[in-house]
Amino acid sequence: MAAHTHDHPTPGAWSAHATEALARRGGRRSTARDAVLGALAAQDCCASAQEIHDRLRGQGNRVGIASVYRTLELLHEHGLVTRVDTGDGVARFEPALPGGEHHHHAVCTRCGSVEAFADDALEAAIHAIGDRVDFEVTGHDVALRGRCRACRAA
Amino acid sequence: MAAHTHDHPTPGAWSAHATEALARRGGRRSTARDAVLGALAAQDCCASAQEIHDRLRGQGNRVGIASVYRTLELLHEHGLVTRVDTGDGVARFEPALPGGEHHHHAVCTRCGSVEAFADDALEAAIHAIGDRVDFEVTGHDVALRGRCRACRAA
DNA sequence: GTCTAGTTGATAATGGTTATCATTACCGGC
DNA sequence: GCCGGTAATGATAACCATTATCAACTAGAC
Repeated sequence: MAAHTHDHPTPGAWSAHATEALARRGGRRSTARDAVLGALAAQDCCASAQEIHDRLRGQGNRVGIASVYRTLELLHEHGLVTRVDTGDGVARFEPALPGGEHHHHAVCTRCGSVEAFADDALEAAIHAIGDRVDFEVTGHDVALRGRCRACRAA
Repeated sequence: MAAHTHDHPTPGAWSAHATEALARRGGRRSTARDAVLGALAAQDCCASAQEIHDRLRGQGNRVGIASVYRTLELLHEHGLVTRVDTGDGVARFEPALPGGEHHHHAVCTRCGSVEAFADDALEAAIHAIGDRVDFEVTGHDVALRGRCRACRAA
């Protein structure tokens, strides 16, 4: 499939996978971490630490911003979350599925909105590069820049 | 060609192109701007504003850091420079050739080093996406993540 | 030479992210 | 069920790249 509306990963599946991975790592369970996990599982696409924090506070959760950052870092270290940099100076994060399925992002240079897309041919091309470069490729990012539908109309 | 050592664009060619583009835009000539242009033309791959500033100061040039940022912004607005975000919170810049030829970057997750690579198949795949998405694509970025040769050996 | 407005550069302000540290609370052992 | 140790928390200070401010400077037109 190419460039369609991206399917959101089943929230429960990722949540369970992430919780299990953290348990395997050792360490304690905490409410702050659970809250961030829940917020991540519930989101459609990438979200910044501040956005996650605001959302949690909005629903009455008194999580500290530091714990949001710490949890995101922890998840990122374990490959449970994908970091997305759109170039505006804020890091965004989204759940990373265990199977490796993922999408990329189209960033509007006018309004800053982010849309997801996936493309098999692109993945194939990137995979082929890995076999030729003198570099051990473990991951990749693709960002398209341009105008979203709304900004083209405006 | 794919994944070879990237050829550095002839420094003089880009420099002339950029100078001419800025002249066409109007405005004054300035020593600070010329200095940043010179530094950009001389660099092999992307460099941060701070790096450019340090290099200029190192060779006795009393350019203010603000002017470096201003010049980079100006060049970026005119498409004369490409902005590269490696995810470490610092923006890097490199000359953008008028023809549109460009390369992408492989970022080492261990030491942070950046290498350039180019791949025609990748470009073709990205171009094909543009025809299918409901998004007016004007540019794109690709970043590979992994281990560079040196860090694999270490 | 003079005038004017684009540029400069030192510095303050901004804002996302990270470090600090006293307090809290999870969890195994008793 | 209670303790003790320690991982984790959260408020806040520190950090640092970037941006805004503004008086001084200067390129270029007349």
